[in-house]
Amino acid sequence: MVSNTQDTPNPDDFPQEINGLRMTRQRREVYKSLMANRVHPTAQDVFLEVKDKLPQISLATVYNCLEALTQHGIIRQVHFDRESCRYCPNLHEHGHFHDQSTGKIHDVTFKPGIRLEDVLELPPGTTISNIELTLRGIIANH
Amino acid sequence: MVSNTQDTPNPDDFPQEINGLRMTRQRREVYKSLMANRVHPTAQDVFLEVKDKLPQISLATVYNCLEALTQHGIIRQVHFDRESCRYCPNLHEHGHFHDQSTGKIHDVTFKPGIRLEDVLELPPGTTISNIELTLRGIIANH
DNA sequence: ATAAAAATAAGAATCATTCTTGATTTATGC
DNA sequence: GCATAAATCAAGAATGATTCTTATTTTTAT
Repeated sequence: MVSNTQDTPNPDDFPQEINGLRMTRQRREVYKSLMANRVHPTAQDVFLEVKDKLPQISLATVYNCLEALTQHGIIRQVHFDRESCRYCPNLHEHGHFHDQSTGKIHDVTFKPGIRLEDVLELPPGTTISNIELTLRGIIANH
Repeated sequence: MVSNTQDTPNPDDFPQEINGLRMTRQRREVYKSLMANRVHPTAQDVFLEVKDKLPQISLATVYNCLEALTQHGIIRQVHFDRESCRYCPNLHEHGHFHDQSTGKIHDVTFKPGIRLEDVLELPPGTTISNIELTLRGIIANH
């Protein structure tokens, strides 16, 4: 019998497993929080969000979940200077624009047909496994 | 009389001031260290280097110097995940490739005529003040 | 030369993250 | 279905880069 053996229901029919990673209650809530509010939260932000659903969860567990999700290619880490890591469930190739006047972070995509590898002078034999593009600045009159 | 009022000589006729920032002994040695070995060092690395010249310098002072140099646009900070900040005296628009097999960091330039702003979909009214582009991967047979 | 401002040294404090340990939960072999 | 092994989790301690604080020294301006 294939059933949800965990002691909280799974009303959304969330997958039991993604990319080979078992979706425990904690991982599921962490991932759902990221998917629901796409605000590039920190681990601390996620912790506070998820506590509503799982009041006993610990910050270390949130870190573990985020690490597991990242390792399995389900989410990505984003870094802004030396601030806390932020997390992003958008797996398309994109960069992040940090609006310094609002503090908000916006996904930035490439123009159609552009791949970052095509516009860079890379040494021969280079294999890129990860790209991180971070912009900082302001957006006038919004 | 315009003289070097500091108590160590300045054999290289290093400027007394760059971009409005007074070049004290400490700042001068920190900057010279960055210029001499372009290895994108951490503050700790710089500290160890500069100690040969100024044995009494403190790590906090190295941080202060790096911060002052960065604020005055003389060097740039580079971030790799959540590792220690690294520092780069190359002010041209470029990215950084982190070779995961050697640990080395290489500057990566854009192909001629390419400006990053031109290949991105940016919201109207955007003013970019800072760009950080980090690649990770490996370089075959070197 | 003197007073005010800037920079420095030393070490304490901070804060995000990781690690450790023991307890729970889940999966697997019988 | 039950026992055991494996995986996951909670809690808090430990780590490590960076920042802050304070007193001292150096530099600049008067």
